[in-house]
Amino acid sequence: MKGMGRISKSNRQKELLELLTEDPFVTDEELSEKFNVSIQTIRLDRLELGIPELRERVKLVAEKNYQKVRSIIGTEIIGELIDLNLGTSGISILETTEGMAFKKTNLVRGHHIFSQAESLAMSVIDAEVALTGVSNIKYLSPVHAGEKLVAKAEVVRVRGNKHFVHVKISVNQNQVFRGKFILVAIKAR
Amino acid sequence: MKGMGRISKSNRQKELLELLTEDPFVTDEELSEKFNVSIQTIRLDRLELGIPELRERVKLVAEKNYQKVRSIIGTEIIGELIDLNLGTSGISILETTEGMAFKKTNLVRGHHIFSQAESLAMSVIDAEVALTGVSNIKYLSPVHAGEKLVAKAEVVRVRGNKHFVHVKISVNQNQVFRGKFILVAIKAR
DNA sequence: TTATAATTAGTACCTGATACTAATATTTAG
DNA sequence: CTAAATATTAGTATCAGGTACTAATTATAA
Repeated sequence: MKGMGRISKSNRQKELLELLTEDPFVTDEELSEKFNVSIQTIRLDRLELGIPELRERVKLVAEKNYQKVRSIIGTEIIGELIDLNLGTSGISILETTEGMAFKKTNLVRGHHIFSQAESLAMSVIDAEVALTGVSNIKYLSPVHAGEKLVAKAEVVRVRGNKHFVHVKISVNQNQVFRGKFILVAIKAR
Repeated sequence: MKGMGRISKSNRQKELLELLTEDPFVTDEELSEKFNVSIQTIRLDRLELGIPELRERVKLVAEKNYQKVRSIIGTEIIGELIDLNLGTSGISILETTEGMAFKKTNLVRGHHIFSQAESLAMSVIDAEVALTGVSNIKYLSPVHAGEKLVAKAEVVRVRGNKHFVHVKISVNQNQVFRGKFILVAIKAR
């Protein structure tokens, strides 16, 4: 026995999987040092576990999140805008994913629903930039990851630079959210 | 002239920079084909522009977004929890960044503020998973990117599985947000 | 003790590079 | 037009972090 302090193959592979799931940026060499085995062993482990090489892992992380981040904070609207009548109404669709939900219950976290509503409300009003002034919202029933949220917004009143917008979100015709937004236009178009 | 349809060096470099900013996943070889120049020319361009190699670029994207996504949707709380009295009160801090704001006005988008408030509210109540039932919120004044949001939450009433939590967020002692949350505990701890 | 499983060693090869030298085009100035 | 300067290309050696494969060695269990 060359390297001391070894653990069994199965345990090593289990830990390996965990470790790489948590931090995919580790080379085989670093892993071999961590587990006190040769690089070849690590490579056999990866082969058996179907874990791709470092570069592939990094690329996967990059590609996956490249999309995600762009759709969460990069774009100005959350959800896909499928209909828009500026100053009047609009409809957007948001496909919920597991990433938006609590791992334990699979229920979509409220702020994602809120974000869709808020960004749709801002899209429909005819101003370059708006800021949510006041909003009164109600989550009517929980949303499960995977469900498709259909948001409908309607401008109900405009007073000066204040825009009153109602947004209703539903899953299969069942309303899950409603909100009243008062948006203040900062700069008119 | 070997390859036809060339553009000037400066234009090529300008386009190169744009292209790689938009899509960092392009190899030198693909770039050389796109611009109709040799690989060496592309490498000289990157050198002059200080653009790292493909793998480095991919890694940067991966690392940056790894953090970001984890802090936006991966973690259960948005903002840093600095004080917590389970069932009673809590304080969290969120350092706002440019990424959270509208590019044009530098004003932080409402849902980030909401997210901090909501997640803090959920943290303070003594239940494993909670879902926002109803919330009445008010944005009192706009927040600029870079400002530090201090959120204070207080549980004001508990009735069965319903928890009433008030959250106030301020920047330098100036209140910018207040919200009343009614959280419904799904499973008790 | 011997068969079997696990580990290690070693070689050839791959991609997408860096770093460097040298040659060849192309452009510009005089 | 021609020389000097600039831009581009070619080619070589080297690197990291691997794959794919063969063979040998070491542990473990029957």
